[in-house]
Amino acid sequence: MLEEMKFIGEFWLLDVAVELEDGNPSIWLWCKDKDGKTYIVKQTYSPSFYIVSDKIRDILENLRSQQLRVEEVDRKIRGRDVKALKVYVNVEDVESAAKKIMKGLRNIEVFEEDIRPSTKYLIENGLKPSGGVRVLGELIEDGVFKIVEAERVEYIPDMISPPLHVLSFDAVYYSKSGSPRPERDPVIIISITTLKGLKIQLVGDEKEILREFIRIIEEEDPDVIVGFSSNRIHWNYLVERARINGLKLTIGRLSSEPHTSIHGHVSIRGRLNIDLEDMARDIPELTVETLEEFVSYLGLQYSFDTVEDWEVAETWEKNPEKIKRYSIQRAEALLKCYEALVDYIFSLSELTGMPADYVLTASTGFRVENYLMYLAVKKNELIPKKPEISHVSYIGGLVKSPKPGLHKDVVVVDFRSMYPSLMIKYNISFDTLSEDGEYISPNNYRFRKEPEGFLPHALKTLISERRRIQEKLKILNPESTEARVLNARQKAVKVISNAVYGYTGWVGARWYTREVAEATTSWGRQVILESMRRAEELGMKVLYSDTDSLFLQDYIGKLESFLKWIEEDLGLEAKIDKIYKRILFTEAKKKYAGITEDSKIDIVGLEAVRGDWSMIAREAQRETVKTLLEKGDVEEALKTSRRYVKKILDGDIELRQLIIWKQITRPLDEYEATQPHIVVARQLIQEGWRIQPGDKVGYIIIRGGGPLYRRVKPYFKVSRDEIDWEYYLDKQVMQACIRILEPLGVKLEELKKTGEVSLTDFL
DNA sequence: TTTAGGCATTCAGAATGAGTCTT
DNA sequence: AAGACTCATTCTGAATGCCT
Repeated sequence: MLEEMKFIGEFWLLDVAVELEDGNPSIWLWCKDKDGKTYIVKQTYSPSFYIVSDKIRDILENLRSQQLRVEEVDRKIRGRDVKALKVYVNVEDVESAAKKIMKGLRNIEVFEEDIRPSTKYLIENGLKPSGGVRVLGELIEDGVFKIVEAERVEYIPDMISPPLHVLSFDAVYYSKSGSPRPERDPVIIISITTLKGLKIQLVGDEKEILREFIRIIEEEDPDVIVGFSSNRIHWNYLVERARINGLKLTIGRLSSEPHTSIHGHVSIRGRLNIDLEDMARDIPELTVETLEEFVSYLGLQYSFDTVEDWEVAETWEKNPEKIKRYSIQRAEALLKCYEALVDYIFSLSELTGMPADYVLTASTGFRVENYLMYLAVKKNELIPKKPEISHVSYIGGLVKSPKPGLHKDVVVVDFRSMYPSLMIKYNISFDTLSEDGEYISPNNYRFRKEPEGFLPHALKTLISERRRIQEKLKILNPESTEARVLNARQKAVKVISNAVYGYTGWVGARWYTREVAEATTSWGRQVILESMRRAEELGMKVLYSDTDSLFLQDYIGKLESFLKWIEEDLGLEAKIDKIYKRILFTEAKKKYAGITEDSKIDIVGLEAVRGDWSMIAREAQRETVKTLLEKGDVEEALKTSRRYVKKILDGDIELRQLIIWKQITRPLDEYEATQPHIVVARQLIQEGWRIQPGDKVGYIIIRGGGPLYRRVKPYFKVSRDEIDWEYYLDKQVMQACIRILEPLGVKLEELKKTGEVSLTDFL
């Protein structure tokens, strides 16, 4: 049998889809060979689900009598052995098929009918998207695409992606006022660039633009299409405009149109549809999540002639060249971002087993879950459904109040991945949780020592994978492609392993187990408390501590034995994270600023790093902190603050510096309290702008009476003479500055003495 | 389609209370 | 003298975005 199978080749798996062929679901694997040739590997596949019951024999007979294909198999539920029936159904919609079959059966539990067939196919066969596959079967067509009827497909680890053809695009729509609406407003520009160097801008007649766009994509036949907001806006928009113009947006392979798959992700057959906005959204450093911000976050050198949404119509009429330039710049920048990120995206995709475009739209919880599902199948664990319970929150990490003031020579000691380590150390897992467990958490949950739990196993696998990568990295030239790829891979591994603890405490998780999360944090609190005690015993001062970090003073000569104690007595790892020459604490937890030995300034938690404060307040605070930490002199810092106070009094500040950005977090009618940014959002919607949860609204406070929300305007509608300078003085700049100076004994009134300062300077 | 809890902060709006005016 | 009203202050909860 084996000998009869023909070896077709080793490929890189781009995407997977279920397609109906003669009414039967069939798996299509879109693959690339090392030269970039595209293969469609087809394999017949019967989706299945499981039934668990006491009366398994009866059910087996019952189902067989209905001509169903059923197997009796050994599986596990939370570590416990069970007999299960695996029922095959030759349809795409397993859930309704299962429901139909289950009708009339009692006392049964059903598993895995809610998992999409394409996902299940990958998991059961251990195949990873963005990973390698070895294909055995028969080549049945050798045209534009090579089509293979596969008999067997196996995973090959560590395959680096072949050269892919990448195309990026940006589209601009014209709307006289408000956000463009597809039923009304036309496409005016589409800019296209490719990694191969193509650079085209389509302008003029809309129908021609769209026709050309479709033609170019068909002709270029890219493997990857990169866009920004393409899932949320562009694809639907372009499909609709094409329809209105009597066209079909056949930009998918084999002339298919894009279609919305689950939850905001748009699928394009045979290609990866990568929307970098999805990625930007889960980078916490980004506040406004624009392409511009993303580019600069990535450290890329690229400048834009930015045209903001609200000024598109006006600019198009007065200076169309500017918009054209901006659009092509965006398309080019997208390619650069893609190049900077592609290794990470593919690593995350391969690790979690989600296709590269899909993994970006998935939240952390689902990424972890997908990873765990692979392990579950390997360990014969049945994959449970989401629990239908409401969440009860539990106690988390311990935070010790800081000692306020300016301190010298402070070392920060961090536990290395504390929660994962504890989960491994105490075998904390949903399948080891047991009344008679040997490991008893400080809050009295018990976990068995043997056998190794599912989650500890997952974590160990991740950690050893990371070690393996890091070992390999050591012998590589850091500039090499392979090193870059491996580095991205180890980052992805770390992200997933750090999220496992949080996953167990998430109600949306299939393996939600509050006890696991709760026990983990309780052991964490015990560890940090013991460490504080130990540090003090050794003669160090604990200035502050948050969850798994300790800020220690008088550490010279004592740190070594402390770290040794952590390793030997606690069985955990800790490392020196930072050494601060000077560090400032306020009364508040989670806020501080320090200067390291190499004179780098860290600002943590303070207004200067918060996106919901005006730039001017943030800058004033940052500069005050900088002066304070660099010079160690309160008077000097005070002077810096006063400079900013004076700037406000003089009105010597750009309007742009006064914008306050706040996120819309839910549909507007769900808000209970009236707030400035909500008022502005409502106003903008009234004027035809599209504002959805996740969007950020920028406003400026203007003069007038009443509550703040009556004194706000969208930032782009404000003129200088209506600004409420007093607000920016009292509530922004002075608040931000006094936060720093107050712990050092400076009073609020002293900030305002800008006039006298120059006088006393003379004396 | 929300990994977790802990925390500071601002603002709106209700509650409170003192003081003053009206009946 | 009791109640109505005003105004300032205090308290509470909603909302956001940070930290580990």
